[in-house]
Amino acid sequence: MTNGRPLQYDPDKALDAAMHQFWSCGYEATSLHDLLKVMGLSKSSFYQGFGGKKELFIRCINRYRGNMSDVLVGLLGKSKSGRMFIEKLLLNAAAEARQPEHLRRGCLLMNSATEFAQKDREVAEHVTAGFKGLRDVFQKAVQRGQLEGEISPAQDAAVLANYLVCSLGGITTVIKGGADEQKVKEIVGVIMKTVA
Amino acid sequence: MTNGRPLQYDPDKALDAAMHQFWSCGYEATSLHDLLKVMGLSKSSFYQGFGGKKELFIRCINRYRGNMSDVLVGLLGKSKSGRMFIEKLLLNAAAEARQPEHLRRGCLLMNSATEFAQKDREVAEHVTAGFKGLRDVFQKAVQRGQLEGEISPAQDAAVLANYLVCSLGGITTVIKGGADEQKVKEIVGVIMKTVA
DNA sequence: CTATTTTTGGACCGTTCGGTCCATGCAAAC
DNA sequence: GTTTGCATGGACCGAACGGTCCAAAAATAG
Repeated sequence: MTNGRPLQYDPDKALDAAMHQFWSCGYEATSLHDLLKVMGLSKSSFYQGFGGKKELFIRCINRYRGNMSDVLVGLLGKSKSGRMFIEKLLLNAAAEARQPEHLRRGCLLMNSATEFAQKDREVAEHVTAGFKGLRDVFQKAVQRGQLEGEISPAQDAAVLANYLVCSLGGITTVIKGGADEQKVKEIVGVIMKTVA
Repeated sequence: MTNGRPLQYDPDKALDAAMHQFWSCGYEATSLHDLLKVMGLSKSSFYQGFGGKKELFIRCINRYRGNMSDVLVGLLGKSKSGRMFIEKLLLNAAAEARQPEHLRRGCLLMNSATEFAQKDREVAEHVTAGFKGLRDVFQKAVQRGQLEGEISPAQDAAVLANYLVCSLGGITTVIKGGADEQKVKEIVGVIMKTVA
């Protein structure tokens, strides 16, 4: 039962490589061949280990949102204030405009929402869960900001958190639409005026 | 020179059908077969009349942004005020959350930005032009709002216009991410507070 | 009716798609 | 060293991909 040849690849590395591939190219535009190449395994290992393209994609989404939550919660913990965390996050998203366009891949969650919302309920549900995770982090940050006195307690933290998710999505979209970093920074300035 | 059999289909209708197909399903997920079906023509007529999938897609994008500009400029002209036009537009986008998910197709321009920004410069340029059109309409609306006294003349109209494009993009994204109409309306409320 | 011009359906192209299957390879357990 | 059990490479699958080509049909101009 516990015999047999051990895995010749690192499933975690492979999954990570697949995630980055989907992140860069999207689901439809990523072929099985592309996946095998970046994951470094053969077709049979792929199906044996990951089930199929769509199953893998869902695992990638879940991995992404796990990573994202961890990183953001960690970052929030290390931030001077809730409000500064929010600004840092938005400016960080804005900085992608500086990258050469093939690196402007945005956010896997938002890309997947755009690609899948209409056409696959199962994927959509995992994506929605990711949005919820993002909103929760923002809400924590807002609440902390309110305790710290940098954000008015009159603001509804949940609404403001939703607004920030929306703003973040908008930022990645306008960057893909060709906005340069200066423009995006100005937009962030406008957003941050309402986070007060 | 002017002889020969006339076209058996309406190129305008066909283009329109293709546009809606791309709008609903995206570029990669739309097959040639899908296009032939909705456009109602045979393969040879298709290639004769439209050149190929990508050429057609670019024509669809350009048609979309032409339509969009016309509609928006017309709507702005008929609006009570610049500010009300902006609010109406955002609320109209928000209303898509009410639709069954297969109808939540968002905006062809923003979808295409997400799908193509990293991978095809030619398409990306047409998309960018579409974003510019959207920004121009918003800027006109803001300037009118400033003349009408509903928006502070201290605001930089160009920056605010970019902010509104961003917000619109964010709205379509969070809807695809599963936000219900109530949430989106609250977000619009936050956005409109800064348009003043 | 004829000549001309263009449309049109469908056969055909090679390639790639996602996915299955099996004979072989290989490592651990006894 | 034999047995056990999973990993592995690659052959193979039918279907669909985007695209080309041509013979036949059809509509106009004269």
